[in-house]
Amino acid sequence: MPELPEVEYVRRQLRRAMTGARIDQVVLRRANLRVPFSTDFAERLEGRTVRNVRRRAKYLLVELSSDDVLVMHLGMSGWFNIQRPPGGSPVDPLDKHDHVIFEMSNGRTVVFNDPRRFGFMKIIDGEDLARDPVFAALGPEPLARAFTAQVLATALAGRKTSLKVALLDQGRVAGLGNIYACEALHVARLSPKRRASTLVTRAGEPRAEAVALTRAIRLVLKDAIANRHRAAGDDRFRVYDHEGERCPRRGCAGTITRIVQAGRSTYFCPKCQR
DNA sequence: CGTACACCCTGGCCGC
DNA sequence: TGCGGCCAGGGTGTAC
Repeated sequence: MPELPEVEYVRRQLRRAMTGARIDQVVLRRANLRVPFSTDFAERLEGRTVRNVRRRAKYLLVELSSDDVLVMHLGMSGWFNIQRPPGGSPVDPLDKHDHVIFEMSNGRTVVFNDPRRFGFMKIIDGEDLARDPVFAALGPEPLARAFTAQVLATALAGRKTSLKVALLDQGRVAGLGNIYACEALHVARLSPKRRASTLVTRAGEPRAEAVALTRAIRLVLKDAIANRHRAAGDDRFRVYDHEGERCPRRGCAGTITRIVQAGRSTYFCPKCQR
């Protein structure tokens, strides 16, 4: 279920488990995820020390002492299970979707599990990261200070597509997915069906609505990161997956509606989101 | 160029 | 209880 907040949560876990430690062994339990592992995958990792674990959009970047970077994406169903066997509880038995295992020199075992296998891992030279077409095409990080209403306005200017679809475009804003795009639009009281360019003046300035949306995006993402510890099954969403329920906004008697945009479900309140 | 759509893969849920 | 159909939070490649 990974969008930016979940990937950020995973990043923090990996940073704690891996930073400063050496990768002693890499076990690949199958030849591919969404794409095949390179033939030198394990070899390029084993013996290297992890300097840091960073995130760009929904990508995890493990920086290695060799100046290589292990780039990982969780896809739709990827997750990491971190264990520390020495002296503690025994290692959990492997699941059939445990595809990659990293044995760390600090005793941690980092296991990548991904039932749908839409995730991927690849290693690239750190020097090439910025030039990589995937990373070069990414839009601004919504949690960075540099993400202002003006930046959002520039991203939306001239776009005839709907606001919701524009927000899902990683080249416009990096890291928003289907859930948090819906959530942010509800907080900002904006209809997902609005033409994206209507949040921008002719001169390319952000309208008040773009300011509200900028704040809303930041709010829902930060809130999701802060509340990631809440038990699974807890309902953390205002509108996502709430079709037919009453709008949670105080004083709004609207009903959450589901529509399909660009092949994906959008949930919103037609009454208060304009 | 922008957009629309199929596709990659497995599992969970719903209705019959 | 079994089974088919549908749905799922991501990204890419192709066709128009």
